[in-house]
Amino acid sequence: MKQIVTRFPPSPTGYLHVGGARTALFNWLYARHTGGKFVLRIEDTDTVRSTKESADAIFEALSWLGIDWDDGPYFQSQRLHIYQESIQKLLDSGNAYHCTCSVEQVEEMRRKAMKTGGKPKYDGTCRDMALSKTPGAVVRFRAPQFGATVIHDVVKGNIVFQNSEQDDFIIQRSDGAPTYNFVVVVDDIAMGINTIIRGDDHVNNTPRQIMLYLALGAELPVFGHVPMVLGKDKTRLSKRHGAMSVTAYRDMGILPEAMINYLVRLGWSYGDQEIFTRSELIEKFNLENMGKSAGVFDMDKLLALNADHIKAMSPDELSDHLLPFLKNLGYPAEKGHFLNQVVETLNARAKTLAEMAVAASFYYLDDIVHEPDAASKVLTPDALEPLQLLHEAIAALTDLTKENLEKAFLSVMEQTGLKLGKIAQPVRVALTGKTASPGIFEIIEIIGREKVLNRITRAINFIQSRNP
RNA sequence: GGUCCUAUCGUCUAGCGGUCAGGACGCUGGCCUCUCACGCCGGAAACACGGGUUCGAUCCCCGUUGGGACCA
Repeated sequence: MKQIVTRFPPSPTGYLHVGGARTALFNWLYARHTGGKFVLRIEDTDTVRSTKESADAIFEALSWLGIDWDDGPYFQSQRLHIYQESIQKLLDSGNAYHCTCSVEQVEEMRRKAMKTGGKPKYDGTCRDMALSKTPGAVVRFRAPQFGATVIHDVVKGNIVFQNSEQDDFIIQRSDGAPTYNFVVVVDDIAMGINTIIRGDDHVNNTPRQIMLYLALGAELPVFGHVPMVLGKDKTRLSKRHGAMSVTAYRDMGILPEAMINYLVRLGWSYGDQEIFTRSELIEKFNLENMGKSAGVFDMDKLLALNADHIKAMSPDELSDHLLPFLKNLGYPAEKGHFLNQVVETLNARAKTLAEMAVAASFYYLDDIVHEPDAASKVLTPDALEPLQLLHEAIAALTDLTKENLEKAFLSVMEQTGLKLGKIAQPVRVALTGKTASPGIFEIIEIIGREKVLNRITRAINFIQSRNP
């Protein structure tokens, strides 16, 4: 069996959106799964809309997702001569011809055809006139008029198109620019692409492309049209559906592992399995388990999956991902034992890295702020005695181990007759400023005696100043 | 308008003629508990409709309806 060669051909006219990322992912995974090759091609022939910034943004997004390529990136704008050759080849073989009909004339044909209930298409006026090249002439493909063209689609099955529906489409415009369907085919042939996985919005283009492969004497690739990703309102994903750029998800603290896991599972399944690591995806991905109908992008599920990946990731690796978010908040965080401990107390409590960084505030801020609600509810005169006793107890401990701390709390409970909850909450607010936090013993151990005592003192002073 | 694709809980999906129609997210009841989470146990929630084929259809075929896409 020959090597699988797939490709991803984005247009650099904006950022990489989730739909495109998913397509890239499928092609990449299939290539990796089969030990094949993955080619990146930038379709920048639309010079007015294409920008280098967009191309760079796409590279950036792909690399964040961990999608690498074996060949390319190729830029179509640098390959114009190749398309020229192929057009000449089709002209020479009689598969294409020059056409001098004006846009108005063609419009008129369409109108007429519509009126009589026919299909709006080019009527073939110049088809057999053997016109030579003249300024303003376009080149049309001589499409077969009878029979049918069928796509043997690996995800959708056979799709049949009657050739009578097709007209002699343009392959080169009057300004000399080759058209989309043509360029794609020429490039895919030239690059040896034998497996094309793309969105099913391309299904209707495919019969034309198949005709071109045939006319060019090339072997047909395997086609697989995957269903689209829709927004919550079940329409094609667009700006009004909120964050579409892949990097926007990175910036809100989604792990790349979670992103690819989510994107792949949206339209593909492997029994009941929901969570996949990158290597599991490579190992298990195939075209057989691809769904056939469009799927709705669900942020909640992405978030849940992200939480799962956060929990599953080693503290050390997770801290690499968290660090930029901590820095972004201005905290003096750095890799190491401390950060690993921080991460371990927070990884079961965060859906995103951004959320996690915010939750980590009290580890890095010296002057923690008591949230107003928390303070008025918990930092009351009742809390004075336990806080004072605890301050003494902790100061007296030789080591701040969990066991010692438990004993210290226990003795305060005995002295005051209060339950643990009544004591832990004031301490929690004293140490973190909030009523919700990781376990109190873990926090104390990580923050360290000096800071713990300072914060308890501050809380005591706070209560006293408020209740003179 | 034409062509093409598609249809299982609200959402992502498993199912590949006989299942109490399974899982996940979300929702929800409870347990655990120093708070919040996590975790664990339980619940509500789906085969779009109508015809066939068959002893038997969620599953195969044909329509209808709904959704999506492409072309203008």
